[in-house]
Formats: sequence, structure tokens, C-alpha cells
Amino acid sequence: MKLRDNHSGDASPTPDDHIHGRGLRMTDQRRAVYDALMGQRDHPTAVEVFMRVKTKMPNISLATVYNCLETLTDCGIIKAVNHDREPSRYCPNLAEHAHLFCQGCGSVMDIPLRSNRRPQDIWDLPEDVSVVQHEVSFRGLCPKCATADAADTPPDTQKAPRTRSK
Amino acid sequence: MKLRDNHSGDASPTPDDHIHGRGLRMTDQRRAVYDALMGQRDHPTAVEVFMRVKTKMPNISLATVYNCLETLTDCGIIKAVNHDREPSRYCPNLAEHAHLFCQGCGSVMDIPLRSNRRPQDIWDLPEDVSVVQHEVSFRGLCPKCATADAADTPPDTQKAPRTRSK
DNA sequence: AGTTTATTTAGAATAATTCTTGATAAGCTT
DNA sequence: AAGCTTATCAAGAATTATTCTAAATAAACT
Repeated sequence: MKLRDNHSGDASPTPDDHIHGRGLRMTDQRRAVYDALMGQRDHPTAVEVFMRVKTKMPNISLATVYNCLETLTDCGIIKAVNHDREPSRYCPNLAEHAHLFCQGCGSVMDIPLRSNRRPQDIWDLPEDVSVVQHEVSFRGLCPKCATADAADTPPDTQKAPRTRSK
Repeated sequence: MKLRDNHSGDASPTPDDHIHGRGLRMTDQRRAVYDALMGQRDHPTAVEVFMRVKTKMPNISLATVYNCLETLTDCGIIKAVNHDREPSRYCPNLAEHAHLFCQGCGSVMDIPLRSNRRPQDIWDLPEDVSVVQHEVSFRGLCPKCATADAADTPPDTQKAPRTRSK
């Protein structure tokens, strides 16, 4: 199933390379967690990852899933995505992007940065600050829910939101 | 101490107006919490607000501070600011702005939106989404810490960070 | 004055995450 | 391959920010 083995020093670094670069190992558990994120790229929470991995690795513990997610995040292989005080979600998309949290269906979608644009194009950052991280989230309705909403769909025919609406 | 009473229907809506518009009351506790935010606009956490208000209102409870912050937020009088999994911070700046979280000194500073710019200038949002909220945070070093860092200040002469650095 | 409704408070409860500890496994070294 | 070191895993306890519950208080309304 491996497409790139990197036995020789070619191509761009794989997740394994990033892990090994820190003196850590790509264990079965870490790979299973990573594969779960790559297989269904819908920004699952730790518990959702746990449930998915558990089907293939029934003895894995939730603590291990948390550990793996933290390790993968620290190694820069995946990103942790936070919005308000909701549980963290995880995302294997390493390109710079924002997230749209749909309050209709609870989905989270990636919003790419327009080409040749940078955050400082719109934000008046003082010249002498140094930025190491940039997180952007939109809350609203995804295309599907926005369209349904505009069509005046009665609310109770919509899919139940995954997040509580107060 | 009140500068605008709005006894007549003049001028822009005050915090009191917003609260009353919801059938709620501007109580002493809510005003004290709001004043604490306006008096020292450094994005305190709920516990920090609690400590500040407690000096003027010794019997107030932490639960009340949480309640007041939630009410003020719901009424659109203040904004809750979240970054990673850190405790929420609160901000009375209602203009659209981002936040810079300094990992050197733990401070949070407002970053204004450049005039005539909009998030969709840089983010490739699908046309048919509807956005109701937009939160942006930068992590890095504030001007002071970035300058100190560039001058190769030994780390232990710097102010201790307010956030744990792992 | 009496009734309704909002608010406050203290403490219990919740939920996501982290920590602790002992067991297991992998990688080196000889 | 045996022994040593270090990384990893798992189960459950602990932590922490926040929310909930229930009773007391206070304000507004009749």
C-alpha cells in the first residue's frame, strides 16, 4: 500500500521521515491514526478517530489516540484545528488554509488561500512582529446548507447539527 | 460616571441598550464585569476578570462572572476570544480584528483589518456559503519580544511567559 | 403588597484532555 | 543472541475550564 518508501534520499519527506527526524518511531498505532485521517478527511475529533481506528485495531486506547495525534501534530504531519471551545479536530492538509464550520450540518471544510495572497494583505500587522502560526475559522453555512436555507427548507427536514445550537 | 444615558432615543446603542433589547437587565455585576474589560483591555480570562472585579465587589462569584461574560457576549457587547485549547479570553473591541498571541510574554494584541479589505480577498470561499463569524489568530512574538529576541537577549532575562511552553 | 421573572450564588457535575504508572516492545551494544 | 536503554502503550486517575442545579435574592410588573 505504500507508494513512497524513501529508502533512498529522494523526493519530499514522508510522515515517517518527519517522525524519524525527531528520534521517534512510526508505530502501528501512529500509522493507523494517520491513515484514519487520510482515509476520511472530514476533520474528526479525537474520539471519532478513536472509533475509526478501533475497528481495525480493537485494543487501542483513547489515551494512545490522543498521544498519537499530539505526536503527529508536533512533528508537523497533521494539524490540530480548534474553533471556539469545541473539541479539537484534526486535519492532514498541510497547505495553508482556513476552515468553515457549518452550523447547519456540523461539517468542517477546508478553505484554500488564494494564490499569491498572504494574511498581511488584509491584516495590519506591525512590521516587527514575528508570526509562527496563523489560524482562521469561519462559522456559517456550507454551500449545501446555505442553498437549502435559501430555498426556505423547514428546519426539521435538515440533518441534525453535530454541534449543539444554544 | 455614565457618559451617555440614552434616556432619549439618540446616538448609537449603549451596552445597556443591547441588554435591554433582550429583555435583560444591566445589573451591578454585569456592569462591573464590563468595566473590568474596558478598564484594562488586555484580553483577560474569566478567572482574571473574576479577580479584578472581586476587588470592587468582594462577594461576586466565579459562576456569576462566567454568566455575565456569556450574557455580554450573547448580547454582542463583548467578544470571546479563543486560541488553541487555552482558556477563553474576553475583549470589548467590537471592530473586526484579529489577535496576536505572543509566546514570549503571553500578551494578546488586537490586529486591525486594513481598510477596504475583506477576508474573502485572500480566502477562496465558495460563492454560496454564508458566513456569520470570522475568527483569526496569529501566534508569534509581539513587537517588544520580537525586538528583544532579535537583539539576542538571553532567554532568562525575559519576562516569564504567561502560557506554558512545552 | 403580591406575583412573576431574572439574577446571583455555592457547590456539584461535566467533558475534553493530560498525567501517572507499570507493562511491553523496539533499537543498540557487545 | 543477551542485556541495556529508551520509546511506546494502556488503563485509569487527575486536572481544568466551564456548565449545570437548586435555592436564595432582587427587580419589575399588576
